[in-house]
Amino acid sequence: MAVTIRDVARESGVHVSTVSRAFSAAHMVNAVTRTRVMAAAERLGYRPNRAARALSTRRTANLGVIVADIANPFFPPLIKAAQAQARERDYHVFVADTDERARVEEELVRSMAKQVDGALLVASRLSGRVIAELGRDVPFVVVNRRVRGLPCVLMDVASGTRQAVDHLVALGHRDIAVLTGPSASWTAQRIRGAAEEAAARHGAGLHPVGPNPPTEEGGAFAAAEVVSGPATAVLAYNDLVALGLIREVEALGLSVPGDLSVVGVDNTHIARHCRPALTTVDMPVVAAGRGGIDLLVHRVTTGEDPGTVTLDTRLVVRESTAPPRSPLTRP
Amino acid sequence: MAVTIRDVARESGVHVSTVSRAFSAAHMVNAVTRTRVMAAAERLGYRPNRAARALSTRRTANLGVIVADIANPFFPPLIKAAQAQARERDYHVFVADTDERARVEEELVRSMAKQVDGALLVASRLSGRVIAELGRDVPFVVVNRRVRGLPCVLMDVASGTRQAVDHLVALGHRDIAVLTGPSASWTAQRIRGAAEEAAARHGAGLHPVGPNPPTEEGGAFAAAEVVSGPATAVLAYNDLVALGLIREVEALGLSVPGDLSVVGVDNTHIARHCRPALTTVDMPVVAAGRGGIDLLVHRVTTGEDPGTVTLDTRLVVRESTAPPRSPLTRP
DNA sequence: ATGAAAGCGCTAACAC
DNA sequence: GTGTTAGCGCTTTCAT
Repeated sequence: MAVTIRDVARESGVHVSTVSRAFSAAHMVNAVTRTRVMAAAERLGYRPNRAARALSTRRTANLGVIVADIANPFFPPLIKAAQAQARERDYHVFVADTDERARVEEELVRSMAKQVDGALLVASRLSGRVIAELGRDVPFVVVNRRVRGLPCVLMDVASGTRQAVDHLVALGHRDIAVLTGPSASWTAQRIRGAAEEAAARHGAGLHPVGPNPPTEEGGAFAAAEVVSGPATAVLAYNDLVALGLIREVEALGLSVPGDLSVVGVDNTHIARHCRPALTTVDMPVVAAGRGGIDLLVHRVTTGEDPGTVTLDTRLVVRESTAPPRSPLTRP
Repeated sequence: MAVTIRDVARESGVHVSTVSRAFSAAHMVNAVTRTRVMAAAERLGYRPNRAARALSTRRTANLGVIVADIANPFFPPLIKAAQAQARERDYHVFVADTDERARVEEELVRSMAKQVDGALLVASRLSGRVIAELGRDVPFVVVNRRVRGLPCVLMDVASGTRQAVDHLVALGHRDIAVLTGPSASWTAQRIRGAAEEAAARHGAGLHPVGPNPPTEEGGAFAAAEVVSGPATAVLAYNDLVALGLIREVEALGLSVPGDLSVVGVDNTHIARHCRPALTTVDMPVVAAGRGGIDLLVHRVTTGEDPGTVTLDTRLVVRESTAPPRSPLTRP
């Protein structure tokens, strides 16, 4: 049986309420009494039970961070940034992975609800309606998704996407495929929308392929359709998909960027390391993680809606994009 | 104010204890009463408060997973596997990142203590003494570290390390550098120990370099010392370090594996994607995550010590290792 | 400044 | 099968 406040009270010859005050409102207790209490606590190895404290204060000092897939390299830097910022504000962070499944996500939020003061919902796959409903149980901040009535941190992938299309068109591409991501992804919709708009502006053709899972397998799967179409360049939903596509395209005997230019999204560490290094849209994940926690803490401490923050994205050009092979030299 | 068991009791015209039973021991309550209770709960949008339940049952149905660095690609697959297995056993998982800092790790464990039934301590940087002490507050299972008196899941990196040294010697290398990782890392000690032993067996020279942080920066930092020494091959603490070393060695005008062979450890996805693709020791992280949760659940439900599980590792040969340049052709 | 007592939301004997 | 009654460990009035 763990040592409780009661044991400390007995050991130090004061009442439990005094011990409680010594720990949570030090200034309300005589300095020497406090010292005596603390000594007793130390001697006994007492640690406050946060769950019990939460039951009575209705404040856990925990925050939740819910992501679709920890193994997707997009998320870890965001999580780390969130965790660091939360520490700064004296909160602990619990991370949970929904495995890209809306059902799991909903259940996770529900089960987390009473154990955290608020949660960061990153790249949620839930419907806006469900999010709003869950939002009544837990204060949310939503990252990379716009939900009416909830504070949001948005990475404006549209601007980066436009830069990507401009870049491809400038290289001479006239037909661009876009690998659409999960249909429930807000980011996926924004990428596609911005790509369509930018392509139209240049009078270039845009060819949607998908939806496919946001993984290497998803990218590999799309390869056949891409190479059999007219596109000489591809905009992939994310770096993972881009990489899977590249590997499969190479397996089909074509080369990147020689035969096909590929642009990713996220600028994960993979983009720097893979061969060819990936031209990709950089997402400000560290700022998003930090900012998300800031909004969340603001929300849970003041009760106000801190509103929406939008962060810019930009294209990072590396080796996976080049001018299209001229028709004459095509096999 | 959230709706409680009390509201449901009033709404359905039964006593609170009946509502409680309806939720946690359905078979102990009349079917029709139960239906009525459930209907009332549904109508009111009642959700059991897990924290309150935990206070009274002393069981949270949460497990903790504590890792050094979520952004290190070694951890995410392990976390995912653990989370999946825990779900299977009706537990939720809270992940926390210690940022490679022992102080943070200790504090995290302490604060998690009362909110989880047990925790998986992965690649802990704490001293064995502290772990054992904390182990009195929370049931632990320790992954990749041997701690007296605690259940462990060990990935036997020594076997893979031996294979790596054998491989390098077979290629013709006579002098091998080993980039030692964090001195508090059990794995780091095992790698070094096994490498020394294997090198000695072959009569080859082994040259320790470090300790350096287990990151790309750590690897880059070690480059100068490596290239100025006699080694023609390097065994790095992990893939990240290997990659950082390779990049820096290339920046110094040398080539891998032409001028220097490099072996990593972990077989993270980076090893497959980087250029040159990395020869590395594969770690069975998925099995470790799963197995760790199995032991932990066993431990928390039965109270028994499930003992130690050891998993094998093996070398995966890719492109970053080759025979040493013969002295004649050296610049 | 400290003690007494009620209560946070739930479960678990023990009665009936 | 259901109601009664104590707690679980802590905070927070309200007295003193």
